[in-house]
Parts: sequence; C-alpha cells; structure tokens
Amino acid sequence: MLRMSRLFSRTLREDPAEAEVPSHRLLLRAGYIRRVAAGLYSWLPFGRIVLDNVARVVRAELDAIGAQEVLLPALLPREPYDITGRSAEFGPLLFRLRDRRGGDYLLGLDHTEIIARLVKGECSSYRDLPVFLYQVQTKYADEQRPRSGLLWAREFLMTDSYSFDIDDAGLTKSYGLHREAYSKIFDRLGLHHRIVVANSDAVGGPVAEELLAPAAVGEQTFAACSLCDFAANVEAIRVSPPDVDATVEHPPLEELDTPDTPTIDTLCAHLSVPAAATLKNLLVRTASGEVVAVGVPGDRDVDLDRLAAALGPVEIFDDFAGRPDLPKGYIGPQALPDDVRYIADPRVAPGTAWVTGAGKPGRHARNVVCGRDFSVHDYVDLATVLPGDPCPTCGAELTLDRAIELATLTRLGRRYSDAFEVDVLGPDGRPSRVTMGSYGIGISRIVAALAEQHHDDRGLRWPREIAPADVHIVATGKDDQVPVALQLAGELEAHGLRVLVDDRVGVSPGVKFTDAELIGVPTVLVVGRRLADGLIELRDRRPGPAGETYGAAPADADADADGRADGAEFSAEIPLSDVVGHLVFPP
RNA sequence: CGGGGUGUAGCGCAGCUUGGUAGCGCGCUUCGUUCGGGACGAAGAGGUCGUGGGUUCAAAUCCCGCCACCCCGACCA
Repeated sequence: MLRMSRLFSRTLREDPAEAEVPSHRLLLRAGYIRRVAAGLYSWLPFGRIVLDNVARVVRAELDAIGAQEVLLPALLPREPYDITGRSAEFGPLLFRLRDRRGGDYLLGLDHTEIIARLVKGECSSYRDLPVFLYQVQTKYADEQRPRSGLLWAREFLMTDSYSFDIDDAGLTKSYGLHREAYSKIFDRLGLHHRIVVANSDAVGGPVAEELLAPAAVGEQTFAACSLCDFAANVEAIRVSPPDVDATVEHPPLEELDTPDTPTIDTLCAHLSVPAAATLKNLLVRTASGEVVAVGVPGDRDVDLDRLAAALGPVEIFDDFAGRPDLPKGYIGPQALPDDVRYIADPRVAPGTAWVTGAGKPGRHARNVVCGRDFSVHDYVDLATVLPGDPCPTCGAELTLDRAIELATLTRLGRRYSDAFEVDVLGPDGRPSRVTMGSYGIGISRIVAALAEQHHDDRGLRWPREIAPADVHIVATGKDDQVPVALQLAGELEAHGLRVLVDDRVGVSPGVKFTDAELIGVPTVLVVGRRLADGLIELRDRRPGPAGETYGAAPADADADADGRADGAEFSAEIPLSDVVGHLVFPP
C-alpha cells in the first residue's frame, strides 16, 4: 500500500521551466522523475514502479517465447568492439573511459559483442540451439544533444534480446517469434504503434524493422501508404528510376549569367523555374579524404544517414577556399574536376535535363542532360522522401508522420559470429557458424511514449497494467474518512489490487483531486462527504476497451487515436459495502 | 558542433537599464480556524544571487573568462 502521507514524492503546482514536451513536463510535475544532469534522471517511487511494470510485461512476453534472462555488465572492455570495428562506427557516441592501469573501457550502448562471446563459450552443439538470451540493462549514449526528457537521454533502460540459430531458416523463425512478442507487448501496454520497414542503424548494423509509436514529438519520420499497408522509415524508401523517353532531343547545353544565386531558392527566383527542375549538388568528404559530389533534385534534401550507409561516415565539404575549382553554390556535375566522383539519386536518370551550376562563380547552365553532358558513377537512394511521393508497393500517395522509435528488430546474420568465430558442431560433426538476430526495446522510452499518448490537459492517464497502482483512494473530510479509506485499501490489497491511498490530513479536497488527476492512476475512489450515507464515489480516469474499465463505465467511451478521451470520464456513487466486489469481480 | 536563451530560497519568477541593507507567489514549520475542486489568519525558517577574476569606498547589478542548463538547427551547397 502506498500512502501519500508517507510518500517520497511531491507534485509541482507549476510547470518546470526545463520541460517542453508533454511527457517530460508531466512526469516531472507528477513526481515520477527528477533531473540529475542533462539526459540523466532519477526515478522516484511512482516512476520506478511504472518502469518496473513496463519491464515486467516485456519479460513476460520474452519468457513466453522461451527467451532466458541474463545480465551482462554495463561497463565493458573496448577490445571486442575494436575487433568488430564498432568502436570506430559508434565514434563519439560511446562513453569511453580508462581504468587506473590505462585499460580501455566503455559504457555499454549495445551488447552484441559480449553476448556473442558468451555464447561462444557456452554452446558447442547444434542441439544447444536455437537459444534466445535477453537482459534488462542500463545503456549509455553520449548524445550530442540530450533532449525531451526521457525520450532522448544519455542513460536509458533497455531490453535487448539476441537469438542464435544454426541456419537462416532458424533465424527467420526466431525473428518472427520476437516480432510477435514485441507486438504483443505494445498491445498489452496500450501503445498505438506501427511496424515499419527500416534501413540501417548505427547500433547493430542492418535493421529489418522498427516498432514506432506515432507522436508529434517523435524524432523519426516514417512514410505510410494512403492505400495499402506499406509503412517504412523514410530512410528505407527505395526509389525506382523514372521512365525517361530517351528519344527526346534536348536543346544544347546553355550557360547563363546568374549572379548572386548560390542557393536553390535564389536560383529559382532568378530564372523562374521550379525547384524540381534544378539539380542540387552537395560536396562531401569521405573518411579517406576523397571529395564526392552528390546530386538530388532541387526540391529535395540529401539524407546524410543514407549517404553514410553507402559511403561510410562523411562530413560536409567546406574547404572552398582550398579548392577554387569547386565554386560554392555553382557546382555542376558536367563541370567537376577529375578527382571528384559524382553520385546521384535515381531520380537523376539518364535522359533527364536539369538546371544546375556551371562550375564557375555566378554562372549556371540549363539543358544539362544526364548521360549526354555528365555521367553518374553510382546511383544511391539519398534524397529525402516528400509527402505525395508514390508508394513503392502500389504507387498510391505516401503520407509522412513523426514517431518515437521504441524497438528494432535486426537480422544480424554472421557478422558477429564471424568476428568471434562462434561455431557449434552440426549434426554431421562439422563446425557450423551460428547466425544471430538482435531485438531491442526501450523500456524508459516506452514510459515516455505512454505518457505522450495517454495524457490530457490535467495530467497522466496510465493504462491499468502500467499505472503506479490499480486504485487511488482519495480520503477527504474531517470525519472518519481516513481510517475508512485505509481499511478499504487493506481489503482491496488483500484481493491482489495495488492501492495508493491519499491519507494526508489537513490537505484540502481540491489539492487531492488535482493530484490524483496529475498522477494518473486510472481508477479513483473518493471516500468523502457521502460516507455518512455509506456511499463512496468511483471515478474512472481512463474509460476504454474491455479490461481497462472497472464497473459500469460505458464500453464505447474508447480513447481516440491520440489516446485522449477528454470529457469521457466516468463517475458513479456506489455503496461502500459493494466496493470490493465491484472492483475485484467487475460485472 | 553552430545559433538563440537562461542561471537569484525546494518550485515558478521580479530586481540588473540608472551599483548603495536580496524581494514576490507557491511550497515548508508552529498555532488556531476551515474541510468536495489548488482554503484563511497570525508568527517563522530558508539564499556565499552558477563560478573565477577585474573595476569601485561599495557589485545580483558594470567588464572579461569559464561552467551548467534549456530551445532551435544539424545539411541545402
């Protein structure tokens, strides 16, 4: 039993100045978390319970598919990550440290290397496989800019599960089991989510799919088809080259004086052409120092993540002073120095004609035809996706939405088992390289996503399974409301309900009601002035589908797509003597 | 990492332009009243004004450096 009179937590009357997004603001105000430093939070009792509840659901569903829980260290030696090359891939994102003898360590962001080595030592026969291992672990990332409270923190709680199989068919099955388990977790948690096709991710290599929670504050953008069920991270959209009529004769290339037009906007205004008719050329430098020009239609931006997936890490070229043959703002693929490779989006197809830079300051060129005036060394999908682009599956229009990335499902294959030579003996007595999958789900981030999806202007509204308690009893009045409330709390608890009771004396009813709404336990019992008549009030803060609502709340008062059901709260007076039966055995 | 902003009591803020005893609201403590939608009265506690240096008889206030935090951007050539 949680007693508000004794609880180490306080609610804030005013919004904390540091918080902007709703989840951050409400979790601070309602006393769930407190900030320690940028991107680092302490979990107060309510928050810790909610975090545990999410982890409990995740554990239950992973246990159900036969996964076994382990716990690896959070502090890790760097060596395994040097072997796989990921120490360099992660770069500054990793917290790195040294021990007193000068040994290199890091704070774990991903444990694939460690788990692969563990399995190498423990499994020696194909009979030991498949095996699923998971942990609930604190992870660390030295983010450039931690923000939005728990959504983008430097320390966060995550469950990472790994599958080990003898062959690809086994991996496919293991992947499917995890996919189902994670879907079930989100259903149980009452999270609106989409499973989308993903492309790649610095953490873990090729990601096959992501589970996203649509939310305005999301850091991810995903595209969904308005017609079919296609959905993908924008990074994963594949573009087919447009049909070009190769027989069309384009006028010859023509150079124009275009002073003071270094940007697409200024160029379009000067020449009165649409941005989509221009060719935008960006210069980047690869890790090896090579300068590469990349071209996309002028109405689109270059997606550096996708470019990095093709070229490795790149940085924007800015040494224009050192390269007078590369005039900033007037680059054109037909006028590139020999040492600069040209990579383009598939939309820059052979036979297409463009307005682009002339390779000289203050001059552009028109009727620059791909294949005639310049050639493309490599085609890479690197232009950003725009709303209305055709769906790769059915051709209908795509819509773009923001979402919070909550889980990733990855077919790792043999990258890590190769690196550490993780073999088991097969049925034929010969060593066989195992194949791996990795499945991450963000526990603390789910808490934030739930808060984003389930709140209103008065406070949080947790799904029952996640809430810090099943029932919040508010005792208000100067008669024997408090002892009655405590006795009722004891009875409910004896029947297995988790109870929070506001037994504070000398606190006015308004304060208790407001706090209850802020804290967001779905069911509130008010032991108040009607106690004299043997009645208490039952309020349901979150009417919803079956299982969400106790008692006689209207079943159709479901939350809308945003998880909000303003004005749909339910309230009824019931006899005190009926309360236990009402809540423990709902009609 | 670039741009903008903010650091004054647990929380939210004023004071800084024009240097001169550090303030307000909420919260907290004690007593009394009140008790269904953030109650009232009385009396209190609580701050090296982020930090280091400088100017000055005197610095929260002016000058320089540093640190922390928040927001926006990350790249439109």
